[in-house]
Amino acid sequence: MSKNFWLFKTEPSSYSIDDLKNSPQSQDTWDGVRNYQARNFLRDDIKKGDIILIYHSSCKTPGVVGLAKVVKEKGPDFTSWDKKSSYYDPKSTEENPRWYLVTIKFHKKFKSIITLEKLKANPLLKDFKLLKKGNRLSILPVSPKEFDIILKMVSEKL
DNA sequence: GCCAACGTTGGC
DNA sequence: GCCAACGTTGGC
Repeated sequence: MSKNFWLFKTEPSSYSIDDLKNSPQSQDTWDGVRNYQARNFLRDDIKKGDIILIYHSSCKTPGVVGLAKVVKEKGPDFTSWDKKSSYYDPKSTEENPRWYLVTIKFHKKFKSIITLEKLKANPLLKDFKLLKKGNRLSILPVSPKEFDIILKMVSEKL
């Protein structure tokens, strides 16, 4: 069973890579995903040990900001049961959860952001799902090749 | 704040 | 099962 790579989007104004880093033991649950395709990845495909690219969206400089690792596989997203949460979903129950989450651990923050602009400018990433027009998935698979290319862009900037 | 592109909902 | 209306995402 080989390791897989993923990209997780987050809005840094609500939850940034620093928030992850500053969590107890630098790890946290990735809750609040309310999209079925992303849910299916969380439920079925994302495994312990998989590597996550953390992406900041809806901010001044969108881009990949660092790495994290999956430390715990799927569990029910308990925020869906919390009436006070903005992620509350009355159709999700403890007996039959509709939404899932995984737990990830901070690994590293890049010295500089691999900006969306840079990603777009790299011809090797032409087929990267993140760059496809209208892409709105908050969790998406990254091929080993794409992962290598992006990491190389990091080292070039150090 | 705008708006295109998408996902979801609900009436039929 | 179709599809219009609506809500959300996310770059700009």
